[in-house]
Amino acid sequence: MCRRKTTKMKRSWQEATQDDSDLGEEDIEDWSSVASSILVSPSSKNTPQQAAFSREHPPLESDHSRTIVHIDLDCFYAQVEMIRNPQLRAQPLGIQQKNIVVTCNYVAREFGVTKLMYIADAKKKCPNLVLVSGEDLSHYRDYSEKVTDLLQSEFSSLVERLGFDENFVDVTSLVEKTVPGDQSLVEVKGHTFGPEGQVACICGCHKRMAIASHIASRMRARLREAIGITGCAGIAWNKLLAKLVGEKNKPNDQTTLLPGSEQKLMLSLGHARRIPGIGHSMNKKLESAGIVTIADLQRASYSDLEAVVGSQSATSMKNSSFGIDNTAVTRSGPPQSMSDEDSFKLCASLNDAKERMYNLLNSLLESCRLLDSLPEAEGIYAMLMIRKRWRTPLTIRLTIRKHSSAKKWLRESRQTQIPVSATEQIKKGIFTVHGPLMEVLLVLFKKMVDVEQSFHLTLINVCLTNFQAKSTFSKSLDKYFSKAKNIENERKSESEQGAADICKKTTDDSTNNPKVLTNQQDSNITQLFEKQGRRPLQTASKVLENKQNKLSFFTRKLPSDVKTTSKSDPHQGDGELSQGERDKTATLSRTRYSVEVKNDKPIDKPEGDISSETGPSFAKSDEVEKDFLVVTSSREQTSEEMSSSSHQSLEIPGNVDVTVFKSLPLDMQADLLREWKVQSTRDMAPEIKTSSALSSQPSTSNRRITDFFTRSKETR
DNA sequence: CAGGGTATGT
DNA sequence: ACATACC
Ligand SMILES: Nc1ccn([C@H]2C[C@H](O)[C@@H](COP(=O)(O)OP(=O)(O)OP(=O)(O)O)O2)c(=O)n1
Ligand SMILES: [Mn+2]
Ligand SMILES: [Mn+2]
Repeated sequence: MCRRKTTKMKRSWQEATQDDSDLGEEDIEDWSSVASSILVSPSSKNTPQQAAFSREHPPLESDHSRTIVHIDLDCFYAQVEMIRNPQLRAQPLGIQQKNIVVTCNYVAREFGVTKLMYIADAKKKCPNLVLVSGEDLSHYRDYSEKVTDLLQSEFSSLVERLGFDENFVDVTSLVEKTVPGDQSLVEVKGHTFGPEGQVACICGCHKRMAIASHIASRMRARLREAIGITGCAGIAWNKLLAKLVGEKNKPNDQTTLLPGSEQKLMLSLGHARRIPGIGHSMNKKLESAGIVTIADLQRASYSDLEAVVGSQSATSMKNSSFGIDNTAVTRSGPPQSMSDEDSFKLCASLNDAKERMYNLLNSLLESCRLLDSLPEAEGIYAMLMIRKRWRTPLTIRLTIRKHSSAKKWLRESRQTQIPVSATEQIKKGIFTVHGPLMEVLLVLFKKMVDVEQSFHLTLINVCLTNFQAKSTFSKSLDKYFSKAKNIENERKSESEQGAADICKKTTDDSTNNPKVLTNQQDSNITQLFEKQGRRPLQTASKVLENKQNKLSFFTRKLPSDVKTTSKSDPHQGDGELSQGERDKTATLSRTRYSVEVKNDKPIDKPEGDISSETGPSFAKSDEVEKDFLVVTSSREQTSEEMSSSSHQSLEIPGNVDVTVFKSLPLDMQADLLREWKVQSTRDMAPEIKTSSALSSQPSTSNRRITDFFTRSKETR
């Protein structure tokens, strides 16, 4: 089995970089003609159609019915650092993680610095390279989510994230709404890939691609003006081609694939390894079958391929090699796990390991990703604190890497349920559960490491996962929400619910739809936040970070409206905004929690399409505000509220902003109060221990906040 | 020399 | 629990 003595982890990205570097151009001309003749010749044994529809009658043409835009941000980590410190823009900048330049700006690339290069090599290439530490990903994560949220709220709800800097956007319906009924030509905006005088495909795809190119242009303009970030777009009729074609013009540019040029695009890549989905392991298998290039893949017989990689992989790879990809853009939804890790030369004592685990755990619990403890998050609105309790992890995993005498750098992991006591605390917004979690981490640790013997660790990772997606709290608010009909549940059913179950699930009953929840109201409300609102807490916390006092949120109808949230208006003003204006635009335009309120007037207002028009939406926001949840909150008092539940009137939990609360409709206030009263009698914890890190060390708690105000930029 | 995340499949 | 994939 181990004919690969290459240890899998870091070896694989080294090889990946090497793979990247030895990309040679194939003898494209030969094969493009061959391939296109194959395409129209269903008799050939190796056509993609045979693979795709296994031996059935293939369609002779590709499926151009969808329209996909792929966005890839420019030198992402470096760009974020340049936004945070514009001085860096003029200098060659590398982002450092330990001994690696993980990415660098385009100034540095002029010097020959590349992604995933060793520091020493990079400094050789560019002695004046400025290095900024990128080991803390918080800022990158924040910007990443801003980008996804903008795309989702202003262009299409169907957005799929890939890593931190890429998004697939299915704009099919947006394009459809835009296609002019007449026969007017639409010029492609930006670059095209493929010859202009292409054979016309009768399905109208060319026009759709052209319209999408204008949408992509608007996307990039909005990203720049609202967030200040640049990136590349690829426009095509599937994800594979959109991603690949976007790389043809970098940075800060866009490329549209013309129908009929997919063969040329695929063959231009050369190595099969360049196809997304063919990683190191698959590539080795292909090589063992003599398949190296994409042309090899195209001409390989399906049965040979299947023998080596199995039928599923064989089919998808065959298809990919011809640029065929039927996979849907699937909404990413909120994260399913969150982890923190650190690597080091040596960790050989239990105390050292304990301390490192504590720090990782502390980061997870305190950092922005569990925004309950974020003072700025409190002001959002009272209902949001319901949402936050809905996402509490039920599982904790510890991963380590041992430096064993053999050259194996393999990771081992153990996971266990989070103690229900801790889960209960977290649900209440109390995150000082370091003690119990440290205990389980220690148990997990000892399952992997014999602490009586000497050991040598080089990495520790702590991961919280298996988020509970159910409310245990929202009963009294149910009536304020109407049913969220028709929100398709795209996520798989939860196989394990964990011990903290309140609602039993009846998964196997009525529906084929893998609903997680049985309680209908819980389900409805959960869906509102889980499926529709993306990371509303993050977003909202930004609003307040930026010292926006007022926070309004819209009500809107749910199902139909959400599908496509933007009008298409190919001509919108461009123009640079200051950073302050950006913040305003970015944050306000994203106040769009898709909540339908039953008992009120705001929903009755003709609301039109909020998300697409930023200007008008401000006006609407203001209109709505006195009718509904608009909050003016003072941002000073906050910091200790979640640890010391004092300071507020006792009926209100410490993590609820009083001002926000008071802005709620009176009946809603009353319901909440009743519910809290019930809760507090039963679970007012005797010790709400104030963690020193939380209350007396503002610098370590909520590092996002402190970073924001005191942008100390230490490169360590 | 040897990041720091995520998601999904087996 | 580990492998493989993506960034
Ligand atoms: N093995 C990897 C690959 C990527 N990244 C991070 C750093 C990058 O900044 C970010 C995005 O990856 P890209 O491959 O898109 O690279 P960049 O965005 O940095 O550069 P480019 O302008 O070429 O897209 O993900 C990482 O940490 N480790
Ligand atoms: Mn990328
Ligand atoms: Mn990128």
